[in-house]
Amino acid sequence: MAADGYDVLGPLIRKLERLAELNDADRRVVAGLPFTMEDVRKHDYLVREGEEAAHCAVLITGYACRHKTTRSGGRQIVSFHMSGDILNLQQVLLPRADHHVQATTDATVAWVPSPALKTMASDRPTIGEALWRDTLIDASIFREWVLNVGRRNSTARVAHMLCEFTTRMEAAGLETPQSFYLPLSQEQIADATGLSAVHVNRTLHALQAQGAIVVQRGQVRVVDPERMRGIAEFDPAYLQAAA
Amino acid sequence: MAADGYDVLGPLIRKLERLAELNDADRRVVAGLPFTMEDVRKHDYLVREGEEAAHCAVLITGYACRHKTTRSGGRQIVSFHMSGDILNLQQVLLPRADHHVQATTDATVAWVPSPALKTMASDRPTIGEALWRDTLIDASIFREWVLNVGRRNSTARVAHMLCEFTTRMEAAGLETPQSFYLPLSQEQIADATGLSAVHVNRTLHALQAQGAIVVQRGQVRVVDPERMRGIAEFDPAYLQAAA
DNA sequence: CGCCGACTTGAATTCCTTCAAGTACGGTGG
DNA sequence: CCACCGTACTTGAAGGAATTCAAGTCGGCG
Repeated sequence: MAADGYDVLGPLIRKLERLAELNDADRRVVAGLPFTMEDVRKHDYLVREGEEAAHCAVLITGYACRHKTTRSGGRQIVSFHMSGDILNLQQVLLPRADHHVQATTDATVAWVPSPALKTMASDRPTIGEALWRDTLIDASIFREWVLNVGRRNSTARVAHMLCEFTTRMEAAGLETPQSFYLPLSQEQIADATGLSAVHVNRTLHALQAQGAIVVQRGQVRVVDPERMRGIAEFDPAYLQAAA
Repeated sequence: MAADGYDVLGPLIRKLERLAELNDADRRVVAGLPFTMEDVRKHDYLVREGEEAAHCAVLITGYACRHKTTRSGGRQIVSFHMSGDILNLQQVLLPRADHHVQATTDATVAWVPSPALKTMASDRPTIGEALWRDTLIDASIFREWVLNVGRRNSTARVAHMLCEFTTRMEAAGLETPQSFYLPLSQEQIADATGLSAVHVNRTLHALQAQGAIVVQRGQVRVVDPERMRGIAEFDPAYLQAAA
């Protein structure tokens, strides 16, 4: 609350700018949202399934994921998130969380009261449209994940997931797409692709053998994005250039 | 256009009533939407991937699905739809379809111009909220599908898909949950669960052997919903009681 | 220096796919 | 009314992709 919203909520404002044409008044309203900051550590939970949260978490720095589990202990990551993403936007209108939200790296989060977001969405139609569009793109990404997990073999599946991740990082202005280490462990990749960690390891080495990535000290670096997209059959249209 | 909106768009009105508290004025606006009717046959396409559609399809009778394909020919159904569902709501804000929409039975559809829906959403905040909530529930269902396809074995996976389908039919007021034949072919079940049609056949017979369903003339009938929910680990919370 | 978490590698096993060859049924036309 | 045909379902057998189990290795951190 002490910090200036323009500084701290900058990533959120930039994200909304990619989703709709904000004017100065819109930006002012976003920057004026009430919020409290929290630093979290890698693996910390931000939301737990079944929880009724009165606040939405805006990711400022670091990375996070949403995941669900089966009773038998299977874990499935359903999305990754980065700077500017609202991690539990659905809780503006749906009281109970249907999944967990967890930091995958050390991260900082701005907690915004859900009613403030809801009011903003109806008072400023452009922002409301941006939030609805964000939800629609979210849904589009989930559909692609259903296809990815349901119908692609392990190589294409892992490659596709990595292509999406790098494309979204680029869209969020986080890194140049060339040659950077992904903030993902092999276990996280496994949980996101519905594979076992052991098989992800083998698959990553297969991708390395094809010259698409380099695995070094367990870290993954994409060295030939074009080749990766070929292996993955990756077409970024579903991201709507704004995710 | 000739028909009365209260009659023809009734399923849409009832669906929106489950998503938000409409008043008479809201209902009047929905019933007054411009639309044209179309009868389609089983397997007909309503929207194709990549298309820029200026109209949204509201399903009045029959069933439909949305699906995506890989270049190698794999087909993945990402959702099933029934009376009252808007099949391509995302096209109000996202111009290009990221997937196909196809009738899975003979069906009747009301085509509503997207701008009319968009205007209605901003003019009538309650309706706008209902549509946003519908999108959020849609996304919640997709997340469950990612988990289903990614982490459950064939038996639980098929059972879960059938539980969801029957629960949604019930919510839409289409049938009593007890003992009715599902309007799904084994190939459709396969495409929705990421399995092969052959294995779906075997899985259905396994579910029959456990007394959960009856397969007769290739048609599936759920005879023990409670047992099905147990096998599927089905918890309807993610449907938010309104899908 | 030793421990811990994450990655690596091999071998056996399992679940599901693919291929192939049927069967049953509803619709169509003679 | 019946023969034909196509579609969807059924069943068996062989093969393959990914899992599981088990035993390492590597590097960072206290």
